[in-house]
Amino acid sequence: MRYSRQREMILNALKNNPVHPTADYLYGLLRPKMPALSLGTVYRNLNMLAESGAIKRLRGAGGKDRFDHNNFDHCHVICKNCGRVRDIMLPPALARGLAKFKADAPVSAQECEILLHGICRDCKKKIKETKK
Amino acid sequence: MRYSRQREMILNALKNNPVHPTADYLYGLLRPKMPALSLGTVYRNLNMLAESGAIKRLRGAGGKDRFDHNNFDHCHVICKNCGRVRDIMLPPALARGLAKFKADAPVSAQECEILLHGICRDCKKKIKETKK
DNA sequence: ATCAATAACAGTAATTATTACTATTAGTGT
DNA sequence: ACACTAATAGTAATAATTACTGTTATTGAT
Repeated sequence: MRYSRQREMILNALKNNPVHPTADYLYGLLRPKMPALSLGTVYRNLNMLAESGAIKRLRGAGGKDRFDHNNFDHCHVICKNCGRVRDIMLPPALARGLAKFKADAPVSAQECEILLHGICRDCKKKIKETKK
Repeated sequence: MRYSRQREMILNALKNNPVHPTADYLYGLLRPKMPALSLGTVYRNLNMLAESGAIKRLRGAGGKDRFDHNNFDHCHVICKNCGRVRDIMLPPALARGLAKFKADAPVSAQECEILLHGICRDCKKKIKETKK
């Protein structure tokens, strides 16, 4: 895997974004700075980076794949309504227990993904208000 | 949601299958018994059943959604190579800790999904052998 | 610095999973 | 038995992602 300006830009955009962007979102974000950027390039690079372990792929957030560059041990909360994804920390004791569980699992070289699907507080409020 | 023979067949097929089938797989399985069955019907019913909580949707197993009718508390191991999904139990202590964590999470009405992505033992063997 | 080899690119076409649409069928309460 | 309408079959449409092709840019060696 050799250097490319496009990949650097993509990785930077991912690092500087609090959201967990989709390929399409990153494409839209970078297009103004790099008018010749191609969506296929964004996909290819995100795949390469995820494959190499440099970033994480979050599947299941409303059909689209999302990406996360954070390496610290955390899990994700996904709103079924707005699709927003947020980081959430596991309590240390749980994290330790899970690490042990992972080590004993019948798959090697694995990555553990914990997803909480639900309705976030903002959406819950909105839904209540529209019901009134 | 009123009864339909198609939905009954789909749910039964799901119950009697150790794999975590995709919509397409169930369609292929049921087609011989119900030649008029439509793929759209399979999708619609799986969505309805998942929505109502009767079954679980597993996102992220290689792009395709998979479905699981088991209601007991368990998580999933996905092989990156063959795509197979298996059930795995959490140790009771971990399950308890996780339940508490879930209850405190900033989303309501949530569902927790724990996925371990990795290479299963069968595939690991195969890969080793082809390398020889 | 120049150059050859080729990884990565842009642009576009193709694929694949899933959803939407419409006329018809079948489950359900009266 | 009948009317109401949810659910269906069949097909068309959508949306995310991947594949393909000719061109560009990075890299290691001369």
